[in-house]
Amino acid sequence: MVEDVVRALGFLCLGTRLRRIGERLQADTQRILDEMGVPIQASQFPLLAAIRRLGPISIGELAESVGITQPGATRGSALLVAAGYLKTEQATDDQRRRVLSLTRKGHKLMEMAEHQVWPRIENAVADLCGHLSGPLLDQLILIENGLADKPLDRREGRQ
Amino acid sequence: MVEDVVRALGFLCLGTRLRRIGERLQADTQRILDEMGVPIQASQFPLLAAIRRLGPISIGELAESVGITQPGATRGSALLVAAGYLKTEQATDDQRRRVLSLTRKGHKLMEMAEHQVWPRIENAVADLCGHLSGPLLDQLILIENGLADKPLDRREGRQ
DNA sequence: CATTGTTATATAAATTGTTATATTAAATGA
DNA sequence: TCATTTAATATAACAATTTATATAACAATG
Repeated sequence: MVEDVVRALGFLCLGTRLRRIGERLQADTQRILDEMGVPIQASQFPLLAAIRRLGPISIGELAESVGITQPGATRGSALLVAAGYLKTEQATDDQRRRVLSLTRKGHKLMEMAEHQVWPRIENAVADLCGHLSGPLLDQLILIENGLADKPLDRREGRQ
Repeated sequence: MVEDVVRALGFLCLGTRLRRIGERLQADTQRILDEMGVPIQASQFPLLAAIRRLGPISIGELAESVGITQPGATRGSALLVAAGYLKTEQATDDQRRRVLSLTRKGHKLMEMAEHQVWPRIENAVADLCGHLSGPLLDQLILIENGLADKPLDRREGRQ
């Protein structure tokens, strides 16, 4: 067993470490989605959630609301349009803007997700780190240990 | 200004959010490296740091110590070999293993980094989040706000 | 109203990782 | 000792992002 250098270096590798934990959480979330038969990539859920939450918005606003670049939003939304969850229409007032909105199929998916999938994910994450407090690095150790011990998709929390 | 949906969704988007913050920290760190004339990608620093810390190690051990997959370590170390910071030799006892170690040039870089670059990064990160405690989501808000207010490469901390 | 600059989106290329699989060396066991 | 399994690394294909740049529509100004 080799030392975990990223952990050992503390603040010096905080960026790498946060990314690593985030990727791990997303991978676990993906397994929950797969298991529940949700035909979507975990990385695309924030896009759908943003449009559901904010209503029809442009590519640029979508990028801003989920914190990615505009090309990323263009590509991600194109995939969701191709999959039938989003539709796109030219804005009437400004011919440059393209406005994204949920299709009926997209609405159905989001409604199902909100009732059945999101609570499960939220509970699992809360079970992992909802009770933590104290310095950041200490919490990260507990989160990493917790995930190694029992991944997100095997956590239930209180429903 | 559009709502930050990833932040608003809390635990539900924790994976996405940690990744996003980690990437932001790495990007800021990259600017520090560029500014200080360190000819290295921020993402490759953990590899060099691991070899400096653990001594000559194999590809597989390197992957484990920095938390990436073996193909990722193969690729990353190949780049550092090409850049002249690492060298590789076949293990004498096991012809399958390849052992990585720092070249003289790599040692020099690491020594400079440890004295001049790492303290600056550590201080900047400590300035950003060293004093935080409390629930994770609260700390993340303060970190995001802190970075938006003053990026890592403009933070000095106490030297 | 023609020009110049700005904004919204698209496209291309590069980066950094992943999974799946191939290759070769070592270990094991009848 | 040979056949099989396991281990270490390499390679290929893919995914999700980024930066840089192009294109097209709009806005503003002389």
